[in-house]
Amino acid sequence: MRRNERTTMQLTKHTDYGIRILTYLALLPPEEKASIDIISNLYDISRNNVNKVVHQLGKANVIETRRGKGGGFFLAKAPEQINIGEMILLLESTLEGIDCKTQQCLILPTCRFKSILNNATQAFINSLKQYTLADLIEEDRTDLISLFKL
Amino acid sequence: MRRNERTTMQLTKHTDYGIRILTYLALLPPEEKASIDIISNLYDISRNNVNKVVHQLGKANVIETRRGKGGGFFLAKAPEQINIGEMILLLESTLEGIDCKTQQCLILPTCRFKSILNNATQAFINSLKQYTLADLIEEDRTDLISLFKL
DNA sequence: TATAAGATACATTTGACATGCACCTATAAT
DNA sequence: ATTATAGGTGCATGTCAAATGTATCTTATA
Repeated sequence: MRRNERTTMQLTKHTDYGIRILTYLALLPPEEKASIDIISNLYDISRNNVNKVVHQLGKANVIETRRGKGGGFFLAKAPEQINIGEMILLLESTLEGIDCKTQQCLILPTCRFKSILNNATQAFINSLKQYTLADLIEEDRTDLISLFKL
Repeated sequence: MRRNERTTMQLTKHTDYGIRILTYLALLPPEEKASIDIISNLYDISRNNVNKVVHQLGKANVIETRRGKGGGFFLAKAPEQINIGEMILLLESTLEGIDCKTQQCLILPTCRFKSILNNATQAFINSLKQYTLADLIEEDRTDLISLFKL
């Protein structure tokens, strides 16, 4: 087991997993379904973590999930309709660059840093909003299909 | 003692402290010096944490530090010359939005997400680079001076 | 030479994220 | 109907970088 090197200003693994799962689903042949176990093995992510992501994407209607035997899940819309910036907003629990509430700060009433930071975060999101899931797969379609053994 | 609510995609407290310390120094009358103890009390930050930030800013020649009795520190250049984006780059240990090395990822060779994310991080930094330390203080100069009891 | 200020080193605590484990519920195939 | 299989749900535990604590060293000046 490798070390966990999570740091601040980094997306959570949950978000990372989400993008990877969507990438797989974007290449899945039409009418086919993926399952939590398949993806868990494919990417070597614990079943539980895949479960959480799939559940969240399902509730947000990004994917369609089916319970029971023969069930599974698949994209609920075309890759071109799935925006990366919006997926990050969905999957990431917080994008607030600084927490001014927990420990009260002396200069809070006159602080301009917070708004400057919010501008920067918005620029971050706007940059991601330029891309859709289709952009993640279009150039290496065949390579990816082969990696996924599809 | 309050809870620590650090999350991902959030600047470290170290960086937060750095910006706050610079804000104070920007309002300090010319020829005067600040000390670690004064700032530690003012913002209610442990002496050790202030120490770390001051040391780092000193090594980077953003502030000038003086040891010994009657010592202290002060800005090494005008607030207009101190860029916020550069300070974030200096203080924040990493701005890498995702770690693709620790746990090797199946689709790494053909992954476009990393570069899309790097673009977004660059947009974040570019946004911050529009501002200098002077922008943080200019509008509320008198209020801040009064809060700092200068 | 005593005092005050930053520099340096290392130990300990904390808490969000990450992961593990068990069981529940729904659905299709038999 | 029954069984197998798929996702849904809840809670317990582990992990590790950040945050904080404690102590001592070094430098400079009054």
